[in-house]
Amino acid sequence: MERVVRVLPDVPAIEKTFDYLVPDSLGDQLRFGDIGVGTMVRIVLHGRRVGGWVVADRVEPPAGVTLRALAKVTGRGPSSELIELSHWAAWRWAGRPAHFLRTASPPRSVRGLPPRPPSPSDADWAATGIAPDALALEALGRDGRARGAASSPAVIRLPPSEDPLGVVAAVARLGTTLVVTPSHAAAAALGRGLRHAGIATAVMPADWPLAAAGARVVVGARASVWAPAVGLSGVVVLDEHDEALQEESAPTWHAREVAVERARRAGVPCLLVSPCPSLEALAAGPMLVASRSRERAGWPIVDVIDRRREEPRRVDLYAPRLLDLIHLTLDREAKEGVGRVVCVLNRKGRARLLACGACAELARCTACGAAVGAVDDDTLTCPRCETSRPMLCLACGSGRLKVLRLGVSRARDDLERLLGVGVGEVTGELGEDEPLPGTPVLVGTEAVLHRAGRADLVAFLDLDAALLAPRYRAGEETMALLARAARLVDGRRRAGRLVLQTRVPHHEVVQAVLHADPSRVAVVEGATRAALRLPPEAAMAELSGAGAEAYATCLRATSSLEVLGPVRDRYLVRAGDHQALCDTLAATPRPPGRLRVAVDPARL
DNA sequence: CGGACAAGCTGA
DNA sequence: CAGCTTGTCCGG
Repeated sequence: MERVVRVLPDVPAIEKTFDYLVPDSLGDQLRFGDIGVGTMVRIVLHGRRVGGWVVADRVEPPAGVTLRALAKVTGRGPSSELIELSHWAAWRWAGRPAHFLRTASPPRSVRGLPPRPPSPSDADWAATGIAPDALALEALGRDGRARGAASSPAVIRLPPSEDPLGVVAAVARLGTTLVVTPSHAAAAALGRGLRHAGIATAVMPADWPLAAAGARVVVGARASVWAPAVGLSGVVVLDEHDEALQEESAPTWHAREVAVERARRAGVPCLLVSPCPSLEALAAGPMLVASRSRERAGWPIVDVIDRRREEPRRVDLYAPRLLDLIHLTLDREAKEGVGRVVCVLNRKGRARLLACGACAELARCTACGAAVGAVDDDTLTCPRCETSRPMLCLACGSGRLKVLRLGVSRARDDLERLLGVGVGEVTGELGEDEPLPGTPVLVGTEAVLHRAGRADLVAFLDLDAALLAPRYRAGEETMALLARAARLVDGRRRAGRLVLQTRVPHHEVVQAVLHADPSRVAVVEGATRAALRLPPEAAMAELSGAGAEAYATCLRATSSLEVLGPVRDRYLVRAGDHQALCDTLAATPRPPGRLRVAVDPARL
């Protein structure tokens, strides 16, 4: 009886599996004993050589088909648990299993594994000097199970300036731990810390073989939630609120949700850690919070500059009190030798909104009608369609345009003039490997919060642009931004400051940061979402692309789901929960033509 | 996905 | 009716 394996091709559009013979000889490639569920192979399908994953071993092929032999055995791939998880994720985000299996596969073919590293003993843990975090220990309970319902995650609200190493250590003492962070940089930093302490740590994706061999901790960015883990005994998601944990292109999967499901299937605890837990996390499991004093210590001193009294039409971005605070900080820096001031303004270019000085007409794009901005002193460019034109008023021809809302470049020029010290500009256009300006003061878009390692003062010049952005998650997104800034200034101990210039000083996000109490955002946001039936109160999907109309029509005709739209050629599908939403999406055949289905769209 | 093949359209 | 386009099906 010849051995037959079932293979899922690595072709996004094919969900079907095909059976292949394991040939008598594959040269000096993997031994036959190494072939099994998860092995990556190459197959000839319809005359084409494509990759694939063995999804079942020693199968009975259907009668009446002539089998071909495997063309090649490539190496190790995702385990059977991850193959099953990929099917769940395909259902959950209306995608294909092959998409997730690619993410779960090693970046290069893996023929052999390094030796399994030894497990750390109690003495080894003592020698690391890492104190396991008390909140995490409480969440894990005495038996190492997450608190609350056996299969639900625990949420840990960890103040922004605190190192998550203690939380990771608390879980990793119990066994193999998978840690997911929003960025590679955060994962690399954590990996360094653990390795320095002598804990065998695989930093993904490069250390895929080490993770497969049995590293004690496997850490990486979002994709590492699909990493191999031998004898998994706990999963930790750090900064679970961070939107970088969600894939932007369809399928729009979220590492937090995959982590929760992976832990549930494995029957192991899952900790969702964040200074400002998302409503999704709060809905998923019980939350543990630090003492009031510990949480207050972890957030910086906050100065709220109420700009309501000032002339609303003033273009001036810098309140006198902000300039005073910057001067104070720079003076202290001069004494202590180190330090930095960071100003955040989420508008690129010189000016993002201009009006004619003669007739007051707003400067808009000739092609799409959007408000156009100034990149330099004589060109207007549309941020939506990138059409450019000279800086002239379309209504009266005047060349005298005045700035209603200025951007980072002008903000930098102005601040340098006002302070009389060097001010550098940092936007997303500054390359990853380009150095930061060496000036004591930086002005930048949100990118400056990612790039500046630390600061003594972070000022949000126009917090209202973020707070009042027309997006349903604007409040949570702004809270996340402030938590990031809080990390830069490193809590109350170093007397770091956060300065918020706003015309809505009583906004729950401002109050939450001011009082180091993120619950204030969750309470208000939760009520709003419930009232408007927005996630996590409901499960939603966004349909776009040429096939969206046909698909929406079909959903309206054949399902009981609520289908809203179209608004700008996009439809929204809403259901009471993901079970109903995803079951219906899976059961509804897709029309021909391009169709993007974004389950849990990040922005509405 | 991409090749195979069938059904439909056009021009002589 | 050849020659081409467009659409649907299927792969082991």
